[in-house]
Amino acid sequence: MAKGAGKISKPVTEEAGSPRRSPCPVSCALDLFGDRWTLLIIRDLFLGRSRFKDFTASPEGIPTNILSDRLERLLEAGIVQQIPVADGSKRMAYELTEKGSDLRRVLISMRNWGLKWEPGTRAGLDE
Amino acid sequence: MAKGAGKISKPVTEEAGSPRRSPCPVSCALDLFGDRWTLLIIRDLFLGRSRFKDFTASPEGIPTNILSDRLERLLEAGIVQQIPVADGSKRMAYELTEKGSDLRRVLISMRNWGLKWEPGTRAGLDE
DNA sequence: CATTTTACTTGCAAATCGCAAGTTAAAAAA
DNA sequence: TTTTTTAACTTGCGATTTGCAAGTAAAATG
Repeated sequence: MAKGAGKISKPVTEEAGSPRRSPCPVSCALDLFGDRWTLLIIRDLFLGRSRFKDFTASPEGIPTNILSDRLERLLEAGIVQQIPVADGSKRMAYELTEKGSDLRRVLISMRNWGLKWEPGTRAGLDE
Repeated sequence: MAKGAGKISKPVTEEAGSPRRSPCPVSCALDLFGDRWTLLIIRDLFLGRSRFKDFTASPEGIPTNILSDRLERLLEAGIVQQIPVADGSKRMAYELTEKGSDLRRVLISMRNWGLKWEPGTRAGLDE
């Protein structure tokens, strides 16, 4: 794992099965993507970006160690998966799993809220 | 401001008007509540909790210094406001503004996602 | 007035962040 | 095939943030 990148935070228990703060689906979701960067990676995936470099090119400028850590975490959570960029290539592209694609509603509601309440914001993601 | 609690993170510029990483409504929203605790406070507000002590009583166990910091930040963002708990009382209750109430869709989509994909989670928030 | 409750603040060690630089393997070019 | 470039990370490290525990002061209660 990427050193110096760190987890989002430490859940209460570390044993397999329940590293959760509570059984609340919201807190559980936040344990997975409750930080400033993870949903931006997922946004980028919805926008068609798929390579490590694509994510670093986004305007928010995610540091590469954070990106490494978050991608690893998303893979572990089954929200993204990897496939070869071309047939037989060793280079991998990231893409959303069904679990990840199901975050569309979350992204869209956040986008809509931001567009309504934060002046000067502009959308990139379509319905 | 609560010392030792800290901001969620430092945006690029600190001058009034644009402490944003990008004009993306999602990244802008994450600048306001992209952390592990803020949306849990908002969830609690939707659930009818309104006092400092109520928030600390939630099962996730938010530390009081973090709670202070997040409430201050939410007030500053116009997502929550304060009113006296009783007429003439000095004690204040927190409640969602219209801007805050508009986060209902975000909370609900996160809840639905969690319920669908994270086994063992249970809902508390109604539609 | 004494006690309890509420709403915080403070201190501090540990964890995380984010910048900059370094590394390595794969791909492309020559 | 050798060289060059690009992609995808990793590492180091200072600064910031987190979270636990303890302390405090004002308000409410008895």
